Amino acid sequence: MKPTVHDIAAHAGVSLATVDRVLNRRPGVKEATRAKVEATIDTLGYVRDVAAANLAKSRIYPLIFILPDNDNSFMRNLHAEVQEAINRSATERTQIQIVAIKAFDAVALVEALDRAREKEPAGVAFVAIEAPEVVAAALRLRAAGIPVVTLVSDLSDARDHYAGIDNIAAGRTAASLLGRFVGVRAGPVAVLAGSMLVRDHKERLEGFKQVMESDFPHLPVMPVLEGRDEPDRAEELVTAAIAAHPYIRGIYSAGAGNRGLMRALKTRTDSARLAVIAHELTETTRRALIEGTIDAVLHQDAGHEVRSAVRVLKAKADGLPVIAAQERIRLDIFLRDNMP
Amino acid sequence: MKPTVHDIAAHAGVSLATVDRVLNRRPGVKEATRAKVEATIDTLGYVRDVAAANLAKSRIYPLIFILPDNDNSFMRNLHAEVQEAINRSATERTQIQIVAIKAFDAVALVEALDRAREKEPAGVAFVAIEAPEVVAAALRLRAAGIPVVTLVSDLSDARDHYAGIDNIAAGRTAASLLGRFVGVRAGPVAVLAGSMLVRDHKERLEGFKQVMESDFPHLPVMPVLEGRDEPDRAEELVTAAIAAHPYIRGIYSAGAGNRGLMRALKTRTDSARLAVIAHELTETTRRALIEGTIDAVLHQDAGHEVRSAVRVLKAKADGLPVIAAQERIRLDIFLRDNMP
DNA sequence: CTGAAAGCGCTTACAG
DNA sequence: CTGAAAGCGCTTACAG
Repeated sequence: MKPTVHDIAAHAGVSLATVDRVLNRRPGVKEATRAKVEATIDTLGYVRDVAAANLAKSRIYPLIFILPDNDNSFMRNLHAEVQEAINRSATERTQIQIVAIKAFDAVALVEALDRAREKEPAGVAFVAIEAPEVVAAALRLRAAGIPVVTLVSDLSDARDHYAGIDNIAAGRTAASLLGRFVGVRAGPVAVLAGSMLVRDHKERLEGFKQVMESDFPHLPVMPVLEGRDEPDRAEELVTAAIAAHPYIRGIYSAGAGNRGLMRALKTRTDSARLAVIAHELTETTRRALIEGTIDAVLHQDAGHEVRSAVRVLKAKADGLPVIAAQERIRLDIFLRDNMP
Repeated sequence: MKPTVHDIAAHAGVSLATVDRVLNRRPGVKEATRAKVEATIDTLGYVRDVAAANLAKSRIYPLIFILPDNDNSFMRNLHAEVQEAINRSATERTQIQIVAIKAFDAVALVEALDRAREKEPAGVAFVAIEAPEVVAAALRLRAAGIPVVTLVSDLSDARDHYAGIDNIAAGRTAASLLGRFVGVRAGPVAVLAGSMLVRDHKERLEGFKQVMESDFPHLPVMPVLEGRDEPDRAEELVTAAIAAHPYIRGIYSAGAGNRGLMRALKTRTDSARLAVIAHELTETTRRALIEGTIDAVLHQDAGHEVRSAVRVLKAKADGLPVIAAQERIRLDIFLRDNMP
């Protein structure tokens, strides 16, 4: 039989309350007593029943998710997935609040992080912007003992965990696929991103350039087009780029706003095959994959990211370890053939 | 506040025991009482606290995993992942037994399934072999009220859930990548599989042929080489195939035994680039990806599959619904650039 | 510094 | 057919 707190108490000759104090490293236990109880825990091979503990604590986890109000499919989907998590609140003992803020706005993000801290939640998850003041705000949260998880886009060393993909690898993968799909013909390659202020896009570009330069020197990478993840702006930029460079061989869309990219591609008069790699499987990219306008889509599962963020925040709030393998967010590669 | 059984009891004017009977559809409740309680449940919006219920039941889930004793990295890893699940038994309230049987042996599998049934576990997971007698044995389990999950390789309509990838999509994906990587040069393509007795390999081949025939007619698919997932046999078969077809353009390794494939490729004297797609990221395929011998690896995460199987079996045993999106096992595509 | 008792939300014999 | 009471493995005031 699995030993319980009762067994520990009996064997160590103490009360349940004392066992509990030792188990939870609470103060007010004589060192000798603590040692005795810990020895018993070891010899009996006791493992705490977390479910029972939570029940006794009537523990609920108030969590705050700070999300940009970006109007693109990926962000809308991310909101929807957090909403799904809210629907599971009852069974997961969470109480999740969504705070929507202006996209790519570090000031708004800092303000939201500070407001969140005042509410003393069990944890905060947010889509990071790479800026010193954001790092500082995240550190203030952690200093207040509130676990912090970055979602989708990371922030170096200022968080407990990052729930998102490896974006350098994503960029490298995009380059490998694009280079191979183009083949031997030479010509420039365009890159469309949202903003260089967010780390995910910056890292994708970095990885992409690494591989293009080393493996496909006949396909020079043009200066990045910053579309702010807005379809209209993306359309303009890509249309102009295509007009200026008739021998363009491929496009890597590292951000969102692919509806605009699709419209721009339709204006192309050159019949030569253009290799296109984009991010995030949405209605737009799915259709483009089927039609053959896009060759491959790199994707991250927002549902996984949100569920992982919730699990990690709860675990961190309880001071429990995280199963790294289970929380790793994979880079999905979708071709026409393996779409879910 | 979330309503509890106490609230239901009070509002409906019955005892806790009666509420529990209604909640768990146990017999021995007057119809009128049942209706009254159910109405209260609805109006209060009660949701059962599964953790508390399990605690009260002291519920543990005895599960049986039947795995082939195949000596290849993938199967060894699968065993290891089940072992990991066993290590988590205490916290997950499971009690998992591994039954190892001879690979590709339907008789041994049927026997193991029947033995498992006699032990009356809360659920059974197994790597299926496509054969009528296996279907019958699986149905006997289900008839005995024991939930059945197929793992890695499926069995049509004879199980409650399949924890594995979509293998037709895997084959199609392999073809799309292979075809594009080869480019315009014509020549035959070889396929190495384990056995056509298991559905996963059969479906991969099916998907592969579909796309090769429709999209890459200049790359005819040679008759499948059945290596039984044994490295030595795979080496022989591939070496012979390469010798017989000097203009071979690509190889799709749909099964295991890639160590043998690697050895065979080393014997090739022709310097022309050969496109190779294999399955499962192991030490062998990882090294080959880095060296450039293999171009892409299609992969399934055995850890995910095992965790999913455990979750699903527990849920089914409790008559609970399964979150489909969470249990979907994705087809991972690894290039040199995005290996974990 | 330590312990006895009640309680978290459910289920389970047992009695009627 | 129905209910009162004890218990699952923990935690939490409260008292000493």
